[in-house]
Amino acid sequence: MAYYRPPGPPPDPVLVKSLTQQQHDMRQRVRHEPLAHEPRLIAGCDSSFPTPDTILSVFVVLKFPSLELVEKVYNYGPVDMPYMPGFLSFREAPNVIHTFAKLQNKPDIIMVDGHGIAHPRRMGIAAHLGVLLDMPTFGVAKQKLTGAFEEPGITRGSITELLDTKSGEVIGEVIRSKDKVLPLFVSPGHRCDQATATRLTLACLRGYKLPEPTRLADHWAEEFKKEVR
DNA sequence: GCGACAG
DNA sequence: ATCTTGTCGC
Repeated sequence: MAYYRPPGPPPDPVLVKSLTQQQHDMRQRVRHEPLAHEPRLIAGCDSSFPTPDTILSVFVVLKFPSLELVEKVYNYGPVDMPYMPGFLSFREAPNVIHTFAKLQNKPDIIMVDGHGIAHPRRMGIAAHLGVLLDMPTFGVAKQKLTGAFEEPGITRGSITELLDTKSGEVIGEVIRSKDKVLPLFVSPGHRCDQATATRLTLACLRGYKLPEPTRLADHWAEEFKKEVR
């Protein structure tokens, strides 16, 4: 009997070591603090893949707290880096940065589809982008990457903490954004704290599992994808 | 050695 | 992420 083996070529240990070092370095630049002022504009960021080697990223900007859509932009290009758990940002961040540059309306904070510091080295894509853009960011993920948590109540608004299994430190919060649907994993990225990330996530809920910034970015990523291929 | 593993 | 049909529950 053959044992189970994950698909795809094995990761290059030399590359993994380099990327890991880069994350440790970037981690030193991450800051957690409350926002200087209440946001007027909040952005949503997400990426999709029209083809296996093409990435298309989207940024939507909404007024806050009305959540009225004021702008949406996208950019796409080739992707070289393969997907590796824990190193997602090296695959997606380059194109996301180019997309951000196209925005006419710069947001006060960015909600990213993915994790903030709820990452093995506290450098999820939200934190990674925050450092590169020097912008307040936080992550809203649909699946856990690392950590342990207690299942939050089944009603909308229930929250529990996501803890690092090793140190016990709080690395995020698990939020039930809608009655009886799988919870979201919210964590601060850069220039943002947990309280702010959680508060804004809840303030952006409109009856769907995903908060508006991320939900709309996801929606437009699908629409733009049709135009491109 | 055995699981877990964002998008 | 992406490929995909029908199906269960509110």
